[in-house]
Amino acid sequence: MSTTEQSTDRLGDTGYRLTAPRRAVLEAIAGANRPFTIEELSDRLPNIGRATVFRTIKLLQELDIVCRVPLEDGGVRYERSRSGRHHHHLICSECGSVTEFSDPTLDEAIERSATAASFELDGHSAELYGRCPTCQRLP
Amino acid sequence: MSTTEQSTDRLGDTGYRLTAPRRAVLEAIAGANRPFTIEELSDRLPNIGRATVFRTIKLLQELDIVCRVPLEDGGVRYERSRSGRHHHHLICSECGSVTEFSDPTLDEAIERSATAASFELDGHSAELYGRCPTCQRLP
DNA sequence: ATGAGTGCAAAGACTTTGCACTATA
DNA sequence: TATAGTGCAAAGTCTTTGCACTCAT
Repeated sequence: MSTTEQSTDRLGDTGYRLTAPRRAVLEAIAGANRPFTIEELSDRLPNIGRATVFRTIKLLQELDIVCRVPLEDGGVRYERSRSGRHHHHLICSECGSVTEFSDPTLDEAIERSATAASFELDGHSAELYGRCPTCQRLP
Repeated sequence: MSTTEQSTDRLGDTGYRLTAPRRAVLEAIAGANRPFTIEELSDRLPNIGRATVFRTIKLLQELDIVCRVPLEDGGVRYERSRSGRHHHHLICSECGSVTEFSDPTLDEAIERSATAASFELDGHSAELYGRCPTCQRLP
């Protein structure tokens, strides 16, 4: 089953309607080879109202189909989240590429920090900024 | 030496001018007992133009006198950074309090993750969301 | 058929910019 | 006194909302 099919199923299962605009957004997201901005997504879908793109991305975030990628400069991008699995991001400040990674050790360290502060942890985010392997090879 | 004095020195040392508005912003920041929004800061400084508040906060971020605190919902707050030392945040989703903490173990885990991905690390951010000890005691 | 979802345009929230004026160094 | 910094208002961005219409269920 394709990721788009999984996502349409998820929409249906949760009681949301499977509309043409939502399908189009899901397909565009599945076809994106890197995290995107709302503007980029909207430009790729000229027949769909921008408000609908905003509304759909908001919905997909709630369903964990899409996740926010906060950039170092305060900007935001979005990306399809891999089956809702928790992960972190490696963000290249040179080419803008964003790589997901999971690291149980890191998650454990975060949990230990919370416990040490008597903090009841609900969630967390961790973004690593720097240069990706490809950009390191360039001058 | 007070934190405000340290900051004014830092401004002067880097060639920026010590103006009355900048001093006022620094004092307001030093007096804040929790991370603030631009609006809150601006409201506390009615005689200072909002644009100047924005410009000053931007400058103070560059000088590591102030740092951004990204919220779970995408909002942003700012806080005086403790002598530029690297730290993370515990953000209470109930009362909005933000607590700084440092944890070398967490930093090490982050570095290991970067190394494992052949990523050249420049910086990182980690925010933990949940309930602070005080809010846990409430119903 | 019925109410969730849509598109459009308008409104909102937040941030930056242009420019003449002020005040620091 | 030379020029960084300021205040104001205007202009940008980006995002949400109101409302009548459409279409999935």
